[in-house]
Amino acid sequence: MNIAKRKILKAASELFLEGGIAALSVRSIAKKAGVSTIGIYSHFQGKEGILDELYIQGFELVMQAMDFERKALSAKDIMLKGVRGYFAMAEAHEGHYRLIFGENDNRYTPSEEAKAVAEKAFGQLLKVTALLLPDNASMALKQKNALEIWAFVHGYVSLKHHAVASIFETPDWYAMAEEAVSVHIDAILAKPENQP
Amino acid sequence: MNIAKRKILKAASELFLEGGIAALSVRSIAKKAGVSTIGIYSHFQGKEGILDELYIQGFELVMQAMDFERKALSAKDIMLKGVRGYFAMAEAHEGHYRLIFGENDNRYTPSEEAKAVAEKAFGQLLKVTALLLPDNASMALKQKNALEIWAFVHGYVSLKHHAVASIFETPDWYAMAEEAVSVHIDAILAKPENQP
DNA sequence: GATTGAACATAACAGTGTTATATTAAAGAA
DNA sequence: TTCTTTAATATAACACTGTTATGTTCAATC
Repeated sequence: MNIAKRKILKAASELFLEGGIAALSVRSIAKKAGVSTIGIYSHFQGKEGILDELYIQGFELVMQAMDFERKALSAKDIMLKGVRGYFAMAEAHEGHYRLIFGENDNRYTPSEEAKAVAEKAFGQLLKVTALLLPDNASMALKQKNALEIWAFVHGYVSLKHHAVASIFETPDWYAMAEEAVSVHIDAILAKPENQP
Repeated sequence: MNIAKRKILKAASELFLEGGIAALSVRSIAKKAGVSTIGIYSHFQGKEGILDELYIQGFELVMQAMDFERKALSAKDIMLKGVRGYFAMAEAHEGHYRLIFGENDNRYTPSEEAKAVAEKAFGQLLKVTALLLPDNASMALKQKNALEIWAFVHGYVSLKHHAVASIFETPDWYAMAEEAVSVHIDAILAKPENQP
């Protein structure tokens, strides 16, 4: 990666961290990087390319948050630790979270490369979910259960960003969310179809 | 409401239904309504006012979807019917759904009036959730459980809009979602804290 | 009828992502 | 090393965005 490309990406990442996607105009990125706007087109094929890089960063942050030492933990505890990591990431990197879940601009469509990273992240969740299921569980069953967990945790993050979140006086949104997910994991473990 | 205001709102609604928020520029709305752009500022205080009207429409659609005859249904069945209505609405009115959950433009912030309608919709969900709980359940317990259901169902809708949704070969996303929610409702009903 | 405020048309403003044009720099071939 | 081709670059222009400014017309009130 050449110097200008690196400078552009660094400038974009910094602006994004400070001000989210609203701070990311091609002129402000170019200015901060000390180059002209054309660099964004030659190196990144336009603003979409910048957004793709940030999207990929976002899912990499998701994967990192769920990457930890698993020894001596039960399957449920591994999942819950992953869920906690996911919530921590969502809170610490709100701009990235909003970008990867399309809470910014529905005109942005991730590239195939960016989508592949999203799928990889889901693959990680799938592996953790498989720990909850019998060894001979089908791929469809694993996917179904992984999606279930993801829908639940993402739902909590998304609603926290919502206008109605202010109705809740809850001291700790994510503790509440974790407890609900924990109950659901128990329900998954108790399902007849999920027995060895 | 005067004629121009009505024409503008009608034009905006039609454009929105066809092309989502991307179709809603003040010039295209004004042109379709047969007025100049200034009407959007005098009648709606700008584009935000149009978005507020559509946001309010969106939550009204949510409330309608969950409004049905409840006689002869158990508390769980009432909730599941509401969940089905919610999914049907989310599918039939994707533009509205994306708008009310911020999947469009994070520069749009709902007005106090629009937020009040969102809160009203949550109040409806709260009433249905209360049916699952003992009569003496506290407001906090009701809110917690209502949020749980909402997080789950919204999570499924949101992930259906996501790039990773294409991984799933599932014939019926929402049937799968409903089943997961049903399991969770059972888990809620089984909780010691939720017993009469 | 005169005054005031609202509604309205149009132009201009400041911003957006992108493309066009010309120039310079870098890489590859002879 | 020199020449040719390609890539990178600066700048201006384009078409679009939401909004404000300016002036005119309309409607309501006195």
